[in-house]
Amino acid sequence: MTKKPTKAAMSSADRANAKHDAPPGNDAAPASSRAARAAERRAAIVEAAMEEFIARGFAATRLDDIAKRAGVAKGTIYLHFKDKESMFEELVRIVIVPVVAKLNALPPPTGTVRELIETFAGNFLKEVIGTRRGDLVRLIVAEGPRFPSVADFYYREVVSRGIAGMRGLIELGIARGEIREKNLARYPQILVAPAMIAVIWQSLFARHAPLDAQEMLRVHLDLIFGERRTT
Amino acid sequence: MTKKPTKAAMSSADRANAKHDAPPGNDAAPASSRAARAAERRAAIVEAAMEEFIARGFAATRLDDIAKRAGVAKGTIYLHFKDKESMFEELVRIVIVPVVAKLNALPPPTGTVRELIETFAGNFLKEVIGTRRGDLVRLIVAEGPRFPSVADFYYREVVSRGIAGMRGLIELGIARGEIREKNLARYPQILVAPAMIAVIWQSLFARHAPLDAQEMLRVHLDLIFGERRTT
Amino acid sequence: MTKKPTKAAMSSADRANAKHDAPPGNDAAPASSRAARAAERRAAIVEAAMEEFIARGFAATRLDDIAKRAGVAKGTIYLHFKDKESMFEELVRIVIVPVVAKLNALPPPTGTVRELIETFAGNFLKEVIGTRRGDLVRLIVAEGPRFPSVADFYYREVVSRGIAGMRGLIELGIARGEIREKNLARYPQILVAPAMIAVIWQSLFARHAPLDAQEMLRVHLDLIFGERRTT
Amino acid sequence: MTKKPTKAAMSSADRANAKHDAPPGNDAAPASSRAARAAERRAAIVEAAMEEFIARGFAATRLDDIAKRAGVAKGTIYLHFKDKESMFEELVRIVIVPVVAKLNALPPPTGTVRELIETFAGNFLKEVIGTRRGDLVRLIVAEGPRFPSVADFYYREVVSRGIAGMRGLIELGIARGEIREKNLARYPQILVAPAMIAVIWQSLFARHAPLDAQEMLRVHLDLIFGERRTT
DNA sequence: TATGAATGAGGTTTCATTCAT
DNA sequence: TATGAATGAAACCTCATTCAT
Repeated sequence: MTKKPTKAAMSSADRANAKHDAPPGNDAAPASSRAARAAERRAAIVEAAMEEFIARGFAATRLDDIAKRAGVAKGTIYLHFKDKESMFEELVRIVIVPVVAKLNALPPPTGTVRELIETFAGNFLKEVIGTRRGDLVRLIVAEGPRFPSVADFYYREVVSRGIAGMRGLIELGIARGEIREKNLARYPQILVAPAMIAVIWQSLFARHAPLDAQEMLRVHLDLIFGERRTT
Repeated sequence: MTKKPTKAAMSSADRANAKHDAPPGNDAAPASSRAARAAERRAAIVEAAMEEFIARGFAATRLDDIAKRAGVAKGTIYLHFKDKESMFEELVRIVIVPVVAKLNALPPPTGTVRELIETFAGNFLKEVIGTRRGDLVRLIVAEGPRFPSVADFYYREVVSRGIAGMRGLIELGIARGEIREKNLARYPQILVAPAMIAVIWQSLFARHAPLDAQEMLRVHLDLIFGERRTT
Repeated sequence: MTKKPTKAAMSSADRANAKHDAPPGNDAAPASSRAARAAERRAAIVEAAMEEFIARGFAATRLDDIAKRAGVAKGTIYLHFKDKESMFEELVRIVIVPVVAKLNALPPPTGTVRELIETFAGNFLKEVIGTRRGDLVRLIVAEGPRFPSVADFYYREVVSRGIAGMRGLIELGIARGEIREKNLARYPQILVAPAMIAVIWQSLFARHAPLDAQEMLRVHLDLIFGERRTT
Repeated sequence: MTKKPTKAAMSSADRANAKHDAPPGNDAAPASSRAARAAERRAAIVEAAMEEFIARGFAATRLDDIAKRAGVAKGTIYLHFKDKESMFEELVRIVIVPVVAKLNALPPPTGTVRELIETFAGNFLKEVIGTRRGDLVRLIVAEGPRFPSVADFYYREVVSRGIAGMRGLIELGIARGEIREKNLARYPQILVAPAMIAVIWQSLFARHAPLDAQEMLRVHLDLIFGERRTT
């Protein structure tokens, strides 16, 4: 009803240099300690919010629960985020950015394309499928239509890069003769599809029928590269 | 604001017995009109609820909006459904059951396995990808974890049958020499994965990068069956 | 799910003479049958409403439940009563009037005053305490403040008459030397108080500590008339 | 319309620690004012709820009205009580506990039994009959059957103790020769009955026929103890 | 900066009453 | 006359957001 701008929303970056210098007298290192504590709190909120949003979805998540889980008061959340909606949006960014960063820090592309992709799949298996990170993917699928900015961000930062990267690998594989199906480069989604399905399957159907994602991905690669010799 | 019948929503089954007594000439009394109107209303509610749940997800959907869209009063919804939650659960059943029924009315399996699967993919393309039915799939992915009964139902009625059916086709393809990769029968998910990805892609990223699902599926089948001759 | 009329609720008695008479022409006694049916229905509604109002109080009673219990449709209630409120008010009248009528049909006042009062107490014990009629008293105590017309009616028809009657008996007792405490005639409530308490006790505390109302009333009369010889 | 603090409702116990820190001199910060305000609010809610429940009964009372009367927002009620039902149950406890406490702080039993009982009756007259406390008794009679926990509590804390206390006094009276009717000790309800009737009479029939409760109780005691000399 | 009590709009659900059949 | 589907006002309760401390 009353609309008051609430400058509390500043990102931690903003926040960092927003420190006001201490009361006269004794203030040895508390400045950094202050900032550190704030960053910790923010991290706790982000972590807690992730858990809750994943468990319940955006609309059904209560800030009260996030606060409780993060060990802060409800009001504190508003010192870090403008409101629930932008918290969700920032959240996705905050969690995804380091993933993208890691992807960009490519390992030097040595070995065969199959080996490269197998390595990649291995990481994906370990760090995404069946983990909270995987659930985040499902969360984005779930909330994307209501949060275009989230879908935009996710497409721009993750999907389009992932597709481009895969396309590059596929073209390399084709050039080297490892991959026969030339049209695959036009639809790198095909390469990724089983991995995505595995992510979703773990969230929804794991208890009905557990899925050996690793083995499935291997079969999929055999399909693309032809039968392999060893593992 | 009030009254906006929207009888468009009725499933064809509902529709069948919702008709007055068809025989032309005799139309003295609107005999079954009471029951018919009730069925129409119920169908309108189902249709409206589908739209709203798909557009906003379970928690963010307001019964008020469903009622408005269905052209009924809020209270009317409660004549048909116990509460919001069971409305959602029944909804999924109501919409999915006829789909399953249609799948069970198999077309006589003639021709090559590839042809069979292409036909199937064609239907899927036309009737699921990019349609409200596709959005329902996304909705189930989104809400499944919070509605185990929905996930259970969907697994039992759709997923497990779909997987089984695909496995059968794959085995046939292997037996006939159409499919070389024998392990594929262990993971029919691989066969379906690109189709599922297409469904999700249309919901989330169509406006960022339109996807020619038909062509993608064709490439995927080439990968599995080897290069095709004709279309 | 779909609402199945359930007119099954009618008692078999109702049902028996529920026969509708034949096609036009023959209309022997249907007028009376009509009226009879209506009266029966009304009686069923009154009975059902009593039960429900006693069990739940005015506000918490649902017309739906009354209708169900009476074996009529909800709308039918409105053919007999203007609305819930006046139904309640009329109800009290309907149930109480015959009681008053019976009281007015006094048994010829023979014997000692104590015998008269003992007879009266005996009837009260049998017909009020621990019965639905007793619950009605509690209901009036409960709802009286919100239904002045009910309280008025009850005071006028029952309380004031009862008090007057008791006062007459007390004065007779005093005149005959059966009762020593002359001031008792000024407060006949004292004579009735334990009986009323018994009514309330049965409703509220019977399961905590059963009360032998008969014996209590006897002790009370001993107090007023002096020790008795026999029962 | 908004804001009508009504702090009058606090029980004396609440009030005690609702005060700021009394020790004069040190009053720099309104230290406990947070807690104090909370206690005040709670007391206001309790008071308002009492009024409304008494005026309308449980089912017909609107939380909105309680909030308005207490001068708080609707949501505030839920900071103090789980829901309407448990609010009602707690309410009875909150109001009755101090009464019981006061009863337990017995005045030294000096004088004759009749004097003792007259004193007690006098207090009852002043503090219960015709007061809101009396209305509470009627409310319990009204709602008891639907709130077994309330009836239980009331029986345990008030009725059973009251009965036991009265029985003790009666036995004392019999032992001292003040009371002749020995069976009275078996039904102390008889001793209390006119007082209870007075309570109910005031709620329901005061405007039809005012009742001089004091005089009635005196007559009742005369009946039990024999004619008195003085007042 | 951090808190959490307080707010009140808004959501779900109930139910007295109406009215077309 | 009787029905019961439909209505929609109104009740309870939740929870994002604010703000005094």
